[in-house]
Amino acid sequence: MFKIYNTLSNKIEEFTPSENNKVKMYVCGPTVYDDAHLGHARCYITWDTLYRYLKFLGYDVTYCRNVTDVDDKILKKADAQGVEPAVITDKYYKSFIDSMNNLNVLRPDIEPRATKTIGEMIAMIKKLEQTGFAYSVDGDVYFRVEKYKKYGELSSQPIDDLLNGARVETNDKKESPLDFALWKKDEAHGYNSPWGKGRPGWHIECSAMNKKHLGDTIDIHAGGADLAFPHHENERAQSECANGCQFAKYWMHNGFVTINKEKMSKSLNNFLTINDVLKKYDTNAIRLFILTNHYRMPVEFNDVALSSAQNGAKRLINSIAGIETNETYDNQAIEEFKNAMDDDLNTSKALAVLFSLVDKIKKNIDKVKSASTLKYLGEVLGFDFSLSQKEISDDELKIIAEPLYDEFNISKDISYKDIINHIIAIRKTARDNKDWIKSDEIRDKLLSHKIQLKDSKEGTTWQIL
RNA sequence: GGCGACAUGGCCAAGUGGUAAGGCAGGAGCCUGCAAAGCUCUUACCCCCGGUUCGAAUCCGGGUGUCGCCUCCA
Repeated sequence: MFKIYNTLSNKIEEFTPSENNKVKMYVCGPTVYDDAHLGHARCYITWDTLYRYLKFLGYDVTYCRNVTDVDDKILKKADAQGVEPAVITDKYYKSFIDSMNNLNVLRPDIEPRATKTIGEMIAMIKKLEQTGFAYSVDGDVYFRVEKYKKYGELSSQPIDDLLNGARVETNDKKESPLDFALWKKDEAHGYNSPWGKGRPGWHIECSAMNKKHLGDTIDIHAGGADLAFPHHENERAQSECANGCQFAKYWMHNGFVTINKEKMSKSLNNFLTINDVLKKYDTNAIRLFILTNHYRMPVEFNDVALSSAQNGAKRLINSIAGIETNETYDNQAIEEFKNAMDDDLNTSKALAVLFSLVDKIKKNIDKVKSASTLKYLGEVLGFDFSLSQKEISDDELKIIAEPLYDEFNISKDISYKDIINHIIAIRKTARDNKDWIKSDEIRDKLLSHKIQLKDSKEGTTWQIL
């Protein structure tokens, strides 16, 4: 039985979708105004793992992850560069998708954009205004927080404490400092609405995209822990008041990536972009780094942790190299894997199951079956096993081989496909003659070209590092 | 100030009552002309104090420390 931690109840609960076998899940996607960083990687890898696991369990999942392309920061950047907002959002949306692909994160089933959902947002705000949950002032529209009795329930914030702790707002248009904007007046970049030209508030965007693409009630709503308050709290308030029914059954939140024990974020300017990290470590290393920790715990980034994950990932992935996997599985391992994942996505424990399969492969116990199971389960966790046999294309080989002709004084008669084996043969002659100096020199030279030789009784093979 | 989370070996980390998973690093060995790679074996009384219990890392109380949310943020 799949159990997950529900932020709403602060408890681990059995997961039962509201409609049979169907699961509707929504994850708050990125605001596309800058490159995605490691914190985003953690978030989307976590929910990618949930998505993959739900499918593994046999659920018919509809995964919706929005793109926020209406936002103050986008407009600010666009204005600063003197371009249309769409120029900014297109650029960073592409960058985001690129990063996600590089991280082997599956594409959600639906990726709605806020700019394509404006009509639905306006309809929702109108409904809230009609039912007294919202009021308009001078082109702005605000949500009347104190009218929604469940406010604060999701983030465990007693409403009185929120009021007491509320920072003094300079905005005196609002009835209460807790009220938040559904619509903001904006003559310059606004959309037409019953309240004049303006832009939607951030929270209503997600409410409207949820309603449009998944319906009034969804099963899982997930996102970063920083979104619990106020974003998710507000989203819940709007949706439940506008739709008159429960919004999300399960709320899930992932912990942060920290660096020097501080949350990695744009505002602290202490972030590393995903593509920067990928220059040094591969996608599997990042998966392992993220999945070693439970998704609700903080993860401290540093090079020691990443290179440790890189080494572990290498062993995990390479263990199936050269084995012809099939569809036979180790049912006990699958059972253990499920038990781990069923326990609120205990990926750490699930990884232990994968490593025990690695151990079996190394010890030649049910080798093919173990390798097949490892690949099958590893892919549920989003590992990319295609990296196990670093197949290099002819073009890549040509680039690698090109400088070797001069360096080793090889005749151009030897094709670039054969050149490395040709050099190995030269070295073999040297070795047979016990000319270790020449032999080692060849080995070192090749290594400087990232070609690593492996000597064994069967002969010498090579691989690109 | 309010709310919440966490503290396990050199590093990362699982484990919520019955003699402490897993990964990385380190050590020893095998292999090798020597290496590299690979393989085998190998390292813990769980922040402190008190309590409950036959028995606690695990429950309760009190400390100490770290982090997050309360403002845009994955």
